[in-house]
Formats: sequence, structure tokens, C-alpha cells
Amino acid sequence: MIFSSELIKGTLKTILLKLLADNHKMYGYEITQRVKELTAGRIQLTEGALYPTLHALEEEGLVTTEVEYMGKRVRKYYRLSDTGMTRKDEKVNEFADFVATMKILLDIEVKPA
Amino acid sequence: MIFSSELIKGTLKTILLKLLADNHKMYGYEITQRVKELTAGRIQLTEGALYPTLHALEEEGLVTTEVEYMGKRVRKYYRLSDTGMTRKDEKVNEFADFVATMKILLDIEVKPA
DNA sequence: CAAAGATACATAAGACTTCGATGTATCATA
DNA sequence: TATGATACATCGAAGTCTTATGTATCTTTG
Repeated sequence: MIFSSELIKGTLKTILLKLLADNHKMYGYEITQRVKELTAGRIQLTEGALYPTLHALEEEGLVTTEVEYMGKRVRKYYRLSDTGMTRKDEKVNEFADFVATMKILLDIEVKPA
Repeated sequence: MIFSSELIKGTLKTILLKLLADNHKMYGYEITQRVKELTAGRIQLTEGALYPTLHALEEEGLVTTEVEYMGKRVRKYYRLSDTGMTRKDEKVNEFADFVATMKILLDIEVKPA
């Protein structure tokens, strides 16, 4: 079952920041694959959503980029900045609090990973 | 701390369906107050989001409405339909699964309520 | 070796949702 | 009698995501 896109709304930046915090540097396509893998295919990032968001993160100064060539093929790597690391912590904490709040509202059990 | 609105995006319908499942019938303003109360003020539904969403639920056949007068003041009550009850279960389950997935991605602990 | 599928970037129009402001009106309280 | 709470609602603007499209390279398989 793939999650409805509505659910993922608002969490994309958080996911990207966290992945970049864990992996030092990643490129766009790699991110889509990693997320798919980590979520057993239940979250599939589309390029139309991913690239604009990565660009936005760059404009906000949360990531820096560097281009590498694999043969003739371009890869654009994204790396978290210090500001980005701080923001990542904020975002992840906010999401954790949000979930705690939603648990009360929806009266759900969240299974341990 | 009030949650950024982006986070609440995509969960509004789920929240509404769950509230209506628990409370049999509620009106709009009551919903905003109940949510504020249940979440210690951290989720504040705005009318601009609430009413269009309630109307959408009605169009989808998930809720029925009935108008009552308190003196001269109108109250529009919303009540969950059978379809709505089914949908509520689906939505709540989907959210629980989503959270389990996000826990893996973000590597977070979710405190028990 | 040709075709298909995967890798890899990106943009752009349209759809959808939410925000913030605005509007109307009643009721309670200071 | 004015303010704040109650109660409905809509609308333009803003923001985000989807779907489609575009370009190009690399790898695998028939």
C-alpha cells in the first residue's frame, strides 16, 4: 500500500534534511531510491516534487551543492549546511511532537519500528 | 509551540472523521474548540480550512448535516455516515502505518500519550 | 545491435489545499 | 455599550504536489 500523497505533504523537507544529515551527501535520484528502499516502497518521491524542494532548500541555505561527473553523466550532490543541521533537528522534533499530539487525537497505537 | 500548518495538511480530514466518530454529532465551531482543547492549543483549525473541508466531506457522502437553532443563532451539525465510519477507520489506520514508516525514516521515538 | 529500462537532471501547467482577511450576525459580560 | 466569544461562510492569494514533458546517458537483454 502506497501512502496517499496528502499524508506526505509537509514532511518532504523533513525527510530530505534527515537523509542528508545521515548520509553526508546524496544526489536526487539516490534520494528517491533510498526512500523507496527504507519505506518498502510505500513512499515514492516524484521528481516533480523532489527537485523543486531540493532547490528550495538550497535557496534557504540549508544545503550546498556540488556537481560531479560520472563519465558524461551529471550528478548533483546535496550536502547539509550547519544551518541545515539545526533546521533538521527542529523539524524532526516538531514531527515527533506532532505525532504525539495526533496519537491523542486519533487514539492510536504506534508500533515500534 | 503551535505546529506548522504544513504538518497538519493532509491530516485534517482524518481528524474530523475521528472526532465525529467519537462524538456522534458536532458543529464547526465546536470542532475547532475541541481540537484546541485536546491538543493543548497546538493545533488550531482555522475556519478557512475547516468549513471547506466539512463541505467536502458532505459532498463525498461521509457526513450528513442538520441545522439547529439556538435562539436565533444557527448551528450546523455534522454527523458521520456509515461510509464515513468506514473511511475513518481506513484513514486512521493509514495514518498509524504512515507514522510507523516515518519513525524508521526519521529515527524517532514517539512518546506514549 | 537495437530496444527497453534504469539512471539523472530539470521545468511547467494545472490542481488542490490552506492561509489570512473579510463579512454577517447573535449572545454574554464587564 | 463596547468587547469578546460564538457561529456561519466565502474569497483571493499563496504554497505545494501531480502529471506530463523534455533531454540525455548507461546497462542489460533478446
